[in-house]
Amino acid sequence: AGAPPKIEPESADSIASRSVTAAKAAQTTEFLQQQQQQLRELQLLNPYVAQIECRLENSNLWEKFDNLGTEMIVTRAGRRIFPTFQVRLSGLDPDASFMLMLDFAPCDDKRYRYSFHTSSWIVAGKSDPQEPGRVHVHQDSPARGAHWMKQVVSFDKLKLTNYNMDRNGHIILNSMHRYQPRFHVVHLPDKQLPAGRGGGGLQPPASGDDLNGHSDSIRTFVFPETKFYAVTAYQNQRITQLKIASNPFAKGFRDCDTDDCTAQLLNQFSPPARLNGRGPPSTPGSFLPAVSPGDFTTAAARRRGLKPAADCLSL
Amino acid sequence: AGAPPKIEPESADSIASRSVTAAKAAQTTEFLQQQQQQLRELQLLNPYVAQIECRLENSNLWEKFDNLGTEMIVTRAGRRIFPTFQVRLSGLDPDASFMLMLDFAPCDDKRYRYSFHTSSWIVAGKSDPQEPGRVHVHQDSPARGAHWMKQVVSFDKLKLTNYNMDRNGHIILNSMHRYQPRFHVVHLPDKQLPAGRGGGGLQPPASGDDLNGHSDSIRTFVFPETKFYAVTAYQNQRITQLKIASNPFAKGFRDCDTDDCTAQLLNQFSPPARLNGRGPPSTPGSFLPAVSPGDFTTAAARRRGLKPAADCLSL
DNA sequence: AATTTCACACCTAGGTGTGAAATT
DNA sequence: AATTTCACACCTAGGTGTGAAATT
Repeated sequence: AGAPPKIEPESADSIASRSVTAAKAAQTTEFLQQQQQQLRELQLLNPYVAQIECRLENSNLWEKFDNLGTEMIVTRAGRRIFPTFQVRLSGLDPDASFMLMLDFAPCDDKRYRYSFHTSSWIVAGKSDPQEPGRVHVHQDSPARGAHWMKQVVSFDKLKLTNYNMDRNGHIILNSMHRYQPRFHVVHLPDKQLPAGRGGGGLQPPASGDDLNGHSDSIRTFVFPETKFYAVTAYQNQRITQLKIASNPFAKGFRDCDTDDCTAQLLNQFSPPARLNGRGPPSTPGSFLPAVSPGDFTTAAARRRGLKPAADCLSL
Repeated sequence: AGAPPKIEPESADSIASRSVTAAKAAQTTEFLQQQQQQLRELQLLNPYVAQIECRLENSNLWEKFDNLGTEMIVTRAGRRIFPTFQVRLSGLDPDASFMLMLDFAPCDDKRYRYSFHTSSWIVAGKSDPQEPGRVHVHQDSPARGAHWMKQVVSFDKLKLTNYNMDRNGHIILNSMHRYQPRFHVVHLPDKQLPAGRGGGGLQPPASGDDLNGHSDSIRTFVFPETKFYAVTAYQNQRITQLKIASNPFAKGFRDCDTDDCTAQLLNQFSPPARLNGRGPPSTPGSFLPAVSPGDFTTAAARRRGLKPAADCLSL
């Protein structure tokens, strides 16, 4: 099993800068085209995975972080990621069985450092040697399509570590390197269906086009807004602020403790108006029914009977 | 699916009284005979379940409670049981797949009340109408034998409720009735192996001899020391004391907070000497694989490096 | 000088029995 | 009079960033 192949080595300029409008739009368009191309290819393949649709939950919050350059803490003991990686699936055969996995591909072969002078990440040389990446198998795997579709699938058990000798099955990453989470849906043929956890939570990486010889039954989803820098301590103070404002477990570090104030804090991290805010959205009812846990700007606002449009008022 | 069949309708006298020596011994013998008979029958059946061995974890603590007449709280929202039902399995085919379940059979068709005058449970009439019992499927099901054997299987997600309309999948019991937990191991044939949670956690009761027509692949284990009275509030004050002394979540109600003191408290609930302490048992290896009640006093004594007779020091 | 480690205060999430009040 | 309900204080278990100290 080799290292996960690199994916879309994106020009480094667009990330750290604050005014990302043009680059972001181009990036988004490019991404959509890639997705459609991928879908066309999939039509020729296993129908069990060709029709799968996958939405990133909480993409609102992910984008707030991505605009600043997301950082994730890695510790020796293992640290969860925030926001949590959560997806909503549809188009699975309810009776077929699937494994769901998450792994982390290096975005490039570079090492980074944070320039406090320019408040941005800059290349600091070649990447450290990369071990083959581990894959995190969702704890419900294997399960039927019906199970995966009935509610949001949350990878909240996943932990990152920088400890190369880790024996807890955590994902091992290099600090000061950049990674792209990848979500894999693997269809299991009925005949040789493994009954579950006999092999433990760890699996060989589903890198490339082979998993027990069933290359046609793997579907991979990549959400560019989930890219992040692995760090042992936060570099960008704005990232720290946004983590504190949005992660319930960091509530103790908030300056204000009311929901009101928290929402205001979060609003400060909304993307520029011209990207997402073109006036207030129609009605509260027009929001997606299932509100993601972490996305509590709108949740908090709704609880207090405010219009969701509050998101757009921010700078 | 009918209600679970009654099991060993035991004479009511032996339970609440403090001096249970004779009755207990008879009960134990009878139980062993039943187990051996059951085992003989199983030799003729599916080899996948015939060789399974199952030990009740924490039987030491279960017996302390059983000696007093175990009570379990039922609430509308659902309450965990304590001690937790945990087993250690061996003899499973590592590569075959199994579902593990727990259900609760009424011990009899009686309603009970607690006589504070005599400090014992007494019959208070016929049982209330019993709905067909629900079955709790362990959250890891289905999984391979290797998974189930690699560590203790704990049913700590299971909750009891007295709310007949419960929609949370909790086990519904009648307060002031007595129940016997039953542990089921179901071998799943490879061919029609379901992939997991598509059907949800709830299943029709595995009562009697049918589960999708595979009556020969179910093995049931019953540990008499896990019988209990369902209650909405504890009746026997000694039960309350033992819960507080042994359940970590009730630590706030302990009079003393040192480990030392807690151990002392627990020792007060050890069974009388004449029941278990007849000198040291021959060898640890001489025990039956499926553990019968009464043999863990020695286990506890062994852990502390004492002779089994040491338990006799308590009142 | 940059990066990593670690004990810590402060949270979330949820499992205890309590004892007064409500219900049967 | 017996049984059930419920808000509550007090725990366990574990997820946060902090900031001083250690390491590279």
